[in-house]
Amino acid sequence: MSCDPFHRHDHAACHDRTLAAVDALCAERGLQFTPTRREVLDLLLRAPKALGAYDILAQLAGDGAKAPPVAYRALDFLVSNGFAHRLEKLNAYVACAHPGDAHLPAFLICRACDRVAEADAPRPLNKAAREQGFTIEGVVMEAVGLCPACADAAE
Amino acid sequence: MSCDPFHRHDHAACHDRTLAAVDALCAERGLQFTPTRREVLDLLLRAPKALGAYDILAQLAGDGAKAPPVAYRALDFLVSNGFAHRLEKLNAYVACAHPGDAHLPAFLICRACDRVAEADAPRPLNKAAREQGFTIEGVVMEAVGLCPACADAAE
DNA sequence: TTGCGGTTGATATGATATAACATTGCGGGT
DNA sequence: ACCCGCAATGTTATATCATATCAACCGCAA
Ligand SMILES: [Zn+2]
Ligand SMILES: [Zn+2]
Ligand SMILES: [Zn+2]
Ligand SMILES: [Zn+2]
Repeated sequence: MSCDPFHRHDHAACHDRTLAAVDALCAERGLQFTPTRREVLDLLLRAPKALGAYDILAQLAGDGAKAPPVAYRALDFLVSNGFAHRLEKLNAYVACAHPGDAHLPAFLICRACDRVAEADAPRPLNKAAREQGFTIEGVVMEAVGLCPACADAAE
Repeated sequence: MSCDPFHRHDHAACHDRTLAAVDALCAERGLQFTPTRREVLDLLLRAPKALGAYDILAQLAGDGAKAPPVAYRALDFLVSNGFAHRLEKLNAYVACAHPGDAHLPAFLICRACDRVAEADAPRPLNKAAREQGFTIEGVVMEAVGLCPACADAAE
């Protein structure tokens, strides 16, 4: 069902399904899913790996070169509405695999092929936070390692 | 015992103890704890919050302005030997609270006062990784929120 | 029409990080 | 003493990531 970048699958279906879901969510919520925003999400969905803001900018350049804020603004829209996620470790962005579902995302990042899988994060810091009286508002959880294919290739 | 930045404590003792521990570890392991490296760790230990590379650079400038690689090289030394940690969310660095102990660090970052506490991370993503056949080599785990003092002040 | 809010376009700048190469200082072998 | 190799440092330039600012545009409603 959900997209697993580490294994062969019909990714065109993931692409179409996600874009349709975001279309619907924006309509529901009264958000403007403008052409630029849609194109950026489309690029993220087509890319085999996380894209930096300037990667996106370059690929938008079909329409003539754009300035950095164009990419950052579209990404801000997508991230703040839960349609994409930022990877702090990579300074890069991926499309969300479950837009609309409330979820705390975690990421598995292959250091060899750069593919990224979105996983569901457990709540592991709650205990430490409670002990210190800390109120958690958001969590970054990103694992770096090797995907199955790259681990096989490396052995 | 270990340093808790969210509560008042005799931090000078933390500072001295950590610096001494790192001195000893470097001697044991045949690492060169040079003046620059020591000064950078000292700055990290004294700072109430995580420091960016350029913050450090500026504070080293007592000796005359240095170029960025000076800071980055010292930080690389400290991070790769486990004497400091990099916070991906902040592009900044903190001294390790338990140098020498093997540990998987997690961080609690107060968005109001910018103080950072190091916690012990559980092994969180192992289940998700196993399901996908992913081999984890390193994990970034950083929670953003409010420390007790700032939460009280905000209510 | 006029004003307003949200989006986009464009220029400039700020902040973070690394490449590349020269230089220094120190120990080991000759 | 000399040379060598190696690790650390110094220095310049550049790459990469991100934001401030202001102008222009567009759909909508008072
Ligand atoms: Zn998601
Ligand atoms: Zn891979
Ligand atoms: Zn630590
Ligand atoms: Zn605080």
